[in-house]
Amino acid sequence: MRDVAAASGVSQATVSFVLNDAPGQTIPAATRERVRRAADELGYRPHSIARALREGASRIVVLEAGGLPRGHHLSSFIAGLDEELGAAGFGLLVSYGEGVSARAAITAIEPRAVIDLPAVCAGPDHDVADGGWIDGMVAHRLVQLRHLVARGHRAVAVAVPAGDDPFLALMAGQVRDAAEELGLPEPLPLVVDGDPEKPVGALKAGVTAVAALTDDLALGVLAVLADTGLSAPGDLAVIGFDDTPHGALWRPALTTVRLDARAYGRRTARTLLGLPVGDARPAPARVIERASA
Amino acid sequence: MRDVAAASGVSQATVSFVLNDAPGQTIPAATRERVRRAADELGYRPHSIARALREGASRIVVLEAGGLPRGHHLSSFIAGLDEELGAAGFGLLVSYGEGVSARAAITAIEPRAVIDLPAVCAGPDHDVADGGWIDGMVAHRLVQLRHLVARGHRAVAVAVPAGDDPFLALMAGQVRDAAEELGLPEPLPLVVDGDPEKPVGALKAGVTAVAALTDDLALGVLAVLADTGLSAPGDLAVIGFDDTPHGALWRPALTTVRLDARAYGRRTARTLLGLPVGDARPAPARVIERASA
DNA sequence: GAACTTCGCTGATACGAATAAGTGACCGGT
DNA sequence: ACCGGTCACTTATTCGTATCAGCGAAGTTC
Repeated sequence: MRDVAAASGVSQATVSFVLNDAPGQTIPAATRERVRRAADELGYRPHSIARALREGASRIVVLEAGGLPRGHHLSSFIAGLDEELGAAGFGLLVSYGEGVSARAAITAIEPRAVIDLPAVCAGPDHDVADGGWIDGMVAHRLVQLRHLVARGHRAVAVAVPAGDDPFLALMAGQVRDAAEELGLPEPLPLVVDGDPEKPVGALKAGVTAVAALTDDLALGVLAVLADTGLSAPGDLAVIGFDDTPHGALWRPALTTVRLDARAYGRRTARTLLGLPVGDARPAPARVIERASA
Repeated sequence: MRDVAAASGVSQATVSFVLNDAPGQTIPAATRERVRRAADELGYRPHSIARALREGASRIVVLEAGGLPRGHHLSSFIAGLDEELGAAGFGLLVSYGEGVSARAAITAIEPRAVIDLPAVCAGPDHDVADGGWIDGMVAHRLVQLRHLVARGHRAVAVAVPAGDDPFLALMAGQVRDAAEELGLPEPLPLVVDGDPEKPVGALKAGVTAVAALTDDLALGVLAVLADTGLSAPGDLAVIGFDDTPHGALWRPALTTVRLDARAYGRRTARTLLGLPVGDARPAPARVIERASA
């Protein structure tokens, strides 16, 4: 920056004013031009560490995606964040909770903001904070269940994991809400833990279809079905949620729901940056129809 | 740091000397103790941005894992890096090439070092640089092929992807080397692109088993086999490589090879830090025997 | 024409740490 | 008694940027 100042015949302060479009500064177009050109020719890049020291935080936003299911949903949310943050000159770092040193790195970065996605989703204020996430999620679950209803199913189970993850518990609630809205009987939980008796029991209880909280759980159901000589969709229809790449590799290939979380990502980014939310309208979820339901 | 200095009655410089164990400084134990205690009581944490500005680079190492197959291999390599870097006070950031803003973030960090893993693996000097990676990889492929040989197979194909990724090409070469070492005929490539004719053709050519470059490719082979009414291991034995979680969910469950890349990760970290390599001995690869081979 | 404002800048300072250079007190040797 | 050296520190500077306070000249107002 000092070099740029020398090259354009002004002081370092002026260079800073010009390059940052500092408000409250009156600098004639001619000078601006000179400074910009000099910066360009010298290949000046702001030193982000120095800037972070001065500003008290780096221009980096961290997304904590800890134990979240990875699928199209998360990827497109990230893509949306990426888009808006990138445009605003911010960097995005995604942390999958990979160990001590990752944690050390994040504190070392002094990020401008940390988005704790599991907490946002599980917390009480998420729909306020990001403008309708919850309603969106229930709407997505409606798409999932409607596909089963359209095939004539009414006795539906929800595939849930063995543990009690708060995020997945929230998802289960959304499925229940969606079922109620469709006038279906309350869906039974089907715990996916490798035990082949579980789906057999569900069948005996009259269940004809399973909506899984995530694709991986759906694959777990398909696996235990195969272990008992049963198959989807003949014996039990199975629909996943969130289109992970592996769903397409299974046989029968997994029917699933694909979300467009990009708009939510953009919205989150814009709120974070203090910008008006603008036109970020999420595309509706749609069923990726393959073989399993 | 200024507060710590005031609290312990010394100058800021002395505090820095004590807390960093500066060489060439003679500071009596009593003073050191006072300073340490004051730092502790005040909850002093070094400001990593300021430190990075002073030192010219942050204490963060970035691992670029771009298009690498994700599996146990990559995870344990990361775990190894994590262990050593964390112990040395460094942070580790893993980049999966997620977009523009991720790239922006990485340059904004001014990392101490960037490990470009695909380049390291595909480059000519990788075995020198990390102490035997290549030999290790061929040894791992031997484990994979030996499992097939022990089941009576000799006509083996390699499942390869449709594109031409340099990293996967390298892997294919390692399989060939391993086959040669076992005295097997040169393995035919079996391109995995969803076309069911490919495995049928291989069968006609007398192939009885497939060693896949990665688990995902193995799953692709299982999928097209199922599409033609064939199955593993009866019609064609299939073994994967690198134990991705989804392999266990398939039916027949995927037999695969599990690598311990942790030692390589530790080794890489220590070399990077300029430390002696030490005792990082990689555990041998082992076959995770499930149903498909 | 004196006072005041606006324009177009510059100089200095701060952010928090690391470190080179210096400084007074004390000790040992001659 | 004087010199040199070590000990135990302190002072001052540096990293690159943002921003506050100020300053001379020109223009405006009364």
